[in-house]
Amino acid sequence: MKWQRLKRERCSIARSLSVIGDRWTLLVLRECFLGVRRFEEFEAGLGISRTMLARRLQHLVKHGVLRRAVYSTRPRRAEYRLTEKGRALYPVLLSLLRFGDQELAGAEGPPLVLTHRPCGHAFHAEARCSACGEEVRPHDVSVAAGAP
Amino acid sequence: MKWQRLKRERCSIARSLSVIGDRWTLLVLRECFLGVRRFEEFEAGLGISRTMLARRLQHLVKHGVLRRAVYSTRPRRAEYRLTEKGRALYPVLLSLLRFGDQELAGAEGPPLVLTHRPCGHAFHAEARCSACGEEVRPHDVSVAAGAP
DNA sequence: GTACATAGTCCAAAAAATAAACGCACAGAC
DNA sequence: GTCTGTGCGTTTATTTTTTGGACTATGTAC
Repeated sequence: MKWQRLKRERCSIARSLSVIGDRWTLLVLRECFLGVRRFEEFEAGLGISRTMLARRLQHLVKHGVLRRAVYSTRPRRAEYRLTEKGRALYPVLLSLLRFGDQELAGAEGPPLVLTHRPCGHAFHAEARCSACGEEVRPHDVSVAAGAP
Repeated sequence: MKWQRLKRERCSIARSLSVIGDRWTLLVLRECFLGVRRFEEFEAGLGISRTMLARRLQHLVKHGVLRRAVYSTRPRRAEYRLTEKGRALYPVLLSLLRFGDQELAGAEGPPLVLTHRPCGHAFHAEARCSACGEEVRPHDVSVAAGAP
């Protein structure tokens, strides 16, 4: 299979994975949401090879998830920042975090605690229905074809 | 880097990715949530190599996301079903679907429409705060270390 | 001139993924 | 009993990806 065929598949999950579905990208984005912007910071935080990091960053820029922002012209230096499109991936990261906290954290408990500043409480993310606000479970969902 | 080191990292996102973070697993799980259970069905639906499929299914069983259920002893036949732990990944799939619908669907619009049967409406999944029920955005969240 | 910093690229070697063939256990037809 | 088909994989040789370390480019500090 050619990995690039995912892009052309008529499935939004497959298309999303064509952007963020390799072994490194979601870790790169985790760093982004934690405030990391610079090449060497990513490298140090991830233990990724420089080659792969450069390639992943280029890929994310190409897909509009990050943008390359020059913050110094002499010497020339650039950093990587999330775009709006990139921030739209936040729910993906939150749901992965939740899964890890719930199912994979040992007896020690979750390594990170998130606080929702508007309400002031520690929280986890829940997948809820945009129409009624209830939490969504697999059995409650029916699937139909969309536009032709 | 050894991919297996993710498992031991004290980050729930990294740990989650050690379970579902390769190129194929989330597509395998998409099929699961659409009702697929048998080896040959997965193979046909994904265009994955048999080698990889066998390895992915074993990996998911080992991590308790799927369980191997024998449905015929003579001849010996097995199928793969989601466990509770596996169903806990539903929000991950829903958020990937949402990202694809929102950011990657062309002019044609979303290929699939989900209906939330309890309320009867077409919907998309939103990441909401478990404490107050509001939608969570990156800027509203502060992060602190959890247990030592 | 020497050392250091940031942001990469290049390339040979190691690791992983693939496709196609093979294995095996059984069923049913003949 | 032997032939053919099916479901679920494993083995093997080949192709692709990833890695790690050196190297480039541009500039500052001493």
